Amino acid sequence: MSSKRSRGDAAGIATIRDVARLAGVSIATVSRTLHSPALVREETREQVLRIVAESGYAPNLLARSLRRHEAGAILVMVRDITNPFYPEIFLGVEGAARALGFNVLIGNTGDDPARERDYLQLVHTRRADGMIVVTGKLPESWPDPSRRPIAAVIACEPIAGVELPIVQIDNEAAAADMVRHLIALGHRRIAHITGPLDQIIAQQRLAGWRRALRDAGLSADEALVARGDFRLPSGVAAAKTLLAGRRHPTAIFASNDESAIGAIQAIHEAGLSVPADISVAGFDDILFAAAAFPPLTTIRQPRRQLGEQAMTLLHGLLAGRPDKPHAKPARIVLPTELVRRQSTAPVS
Amino acid sequence: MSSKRSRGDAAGIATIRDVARLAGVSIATVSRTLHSPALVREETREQVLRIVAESGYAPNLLARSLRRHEAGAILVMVRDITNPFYPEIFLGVEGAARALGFNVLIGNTGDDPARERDYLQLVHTRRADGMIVVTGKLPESWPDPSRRPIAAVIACEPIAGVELPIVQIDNEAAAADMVRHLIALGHRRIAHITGPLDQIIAQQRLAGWRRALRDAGLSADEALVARGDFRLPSGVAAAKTLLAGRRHPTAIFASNDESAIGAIQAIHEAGLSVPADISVAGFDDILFAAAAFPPLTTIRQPRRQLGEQAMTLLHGLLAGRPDKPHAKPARIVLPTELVRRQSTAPVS
DNA sequence: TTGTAGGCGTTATCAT
DNA sequence: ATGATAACGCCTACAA
Repeated sequence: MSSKRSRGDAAGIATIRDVARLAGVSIATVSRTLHSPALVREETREQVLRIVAESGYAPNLLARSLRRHEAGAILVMVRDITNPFYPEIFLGVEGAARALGFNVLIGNTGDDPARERDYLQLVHTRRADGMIVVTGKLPESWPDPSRRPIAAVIACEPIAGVELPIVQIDNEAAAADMVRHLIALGHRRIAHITGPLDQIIAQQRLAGWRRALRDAGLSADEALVARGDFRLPSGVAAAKTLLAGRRHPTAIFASNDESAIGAIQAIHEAGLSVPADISVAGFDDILFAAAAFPPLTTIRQPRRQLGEQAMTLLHGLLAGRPDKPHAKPARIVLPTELVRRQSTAPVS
Repeated sequence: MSSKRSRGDAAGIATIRDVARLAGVSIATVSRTLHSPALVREETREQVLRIVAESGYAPNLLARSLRRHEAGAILVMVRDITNPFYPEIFLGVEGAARALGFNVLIGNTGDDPARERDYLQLVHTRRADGMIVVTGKLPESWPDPSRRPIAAVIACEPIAGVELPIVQIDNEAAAADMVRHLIALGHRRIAHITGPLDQIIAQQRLAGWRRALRDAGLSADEALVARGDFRLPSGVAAAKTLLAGRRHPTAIFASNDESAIGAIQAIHEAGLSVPADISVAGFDDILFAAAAFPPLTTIRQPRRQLGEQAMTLLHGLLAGRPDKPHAKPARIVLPTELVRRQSTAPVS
């Protein structure tokens, strides 16, 4: 800021220019040495590399990004990072991103439209090249015809009426699997604790419950459906409601692990035992499903792979022709696995 | 790329230049309208703002950052984002960062030196203005005298011999608190399951255990110390070891919640009951501490605030004189809270 | 094999 | 109140 070019002192060497000067070559040669070493004479190259090493030169990625029209970063937009379901998705995204040369920006929206808008803006302002949407909804201001289209991929939570590349599981099939598992154990009164039914995945899991029951010739008694919101307390409340009925269910299939754990708590509080009196099953296989008491039977989602694949898809979007006209967006469905633990048992 | 200036078609308007042209003013005026509206005549301003709105113009933040010598982003370096302890720290960082105009990059190191180095590099390459280190260690290549110093703040996990601003809790005091709680319940044989003892916080919690026992005139019997690594299985193993001794402890203080939950599992498997036979206490108050069976008595860390304060500190570093000579780095210690739940009870 | 120079989109300085 | 214009640091035709 002060003197024109008295840098190179204690502060270390900053720019490609300094390296060029010290190596006695042009800026272009330094750049080439770094990017296309084959084009540079060996002697020159060594000289440049030596200066680079000695000086600790690090390229300014902002300048590079500006020049190259790519931010080198992507954004993951998520509702609530403290929800134990999401971090492993991040892990997958981050691993793939790293391999592809991208950094990952975290966007925690808390379901707040203002924050969703702001994070979307990161792509418009070129701080991110694209985004992975795990919020199950589109920001209000999108799509915006007055702006260029955004590279985006949906992960885990489909969005109604939106055609974007997506990586997900088959929620309905997995839920039906679980219900079949309970039926196979002899259960006939199988309740379901739903998620928030404005979320598609909650609808799908409920549909899976219905389908499996009907396919088995059982009635999908709506009195056995209790609404929840995927959070633990809602599982407690829902289970209490279900237990209050005259003939309580012999099994409860909760739409995710948190509410299943809540249900278990409520059952314990009612002086009943899991699985002796009531079997309980969850969905997701979050870390603590295995640590619950009793360990929870659940559906394992390949979360890490979901994240990896989402990043891969996004990269494809970014690398491909941006205006590929009407190619149908990719849709990847990853397999789930029913994990049998001690919370489900044959009906007694 | 192709034609010189035929943009402004379907793709929408990209640059401040386009806005200037459409508004019939100079680039400088557009910039002023956006940053110092007071300097612009009202008519002009309105005209410019109208074009901005119509065109959906969004400034290129990469260009801005390049010009302003600031990335507008910070990096949070963490060992393992799937560890339920960390996401809430992110939440705090992210909230504060948002308020301060920064974006948050996530750096999951998995304890891998190569990844630590790469993430550190993000600051050198100007993609991040500074970093918050939650890994409990410095990347190998840091500090590097040949490069300019890095703005960094430590959160939660102190690093031996490193003088950087830090936000943390008093681990030793909190651990001692918990042990005193157990002593007050009448326990005399109180075991401790440690964390990995190369981590300072694990050492401090162990020290707190020792101190509280000695202060109470009890012996800190080293046979009651079982090594763990903060993960659940290590809690299982450690508890098994402790139960194998001739006179098993009446209480186990685990150095974090995960290992405490593991200990509870082991106790259950041994046919004993918590807290009737053995009381168990944890540390951290992660989400599932309350959902454990029985709900876990633990030490609550103000994780979100830890994150917020870390970001605040980092911002201070960034905003302040970069070369402030020997000001002693800030050190913030946040209060903890002992949360009594059902896993601890008076000795029987 | 190497150097020159234009430009990426902004911001900020200096004129006008 | 507004307009030229020079950086910011890098990449890449195009020349030499």
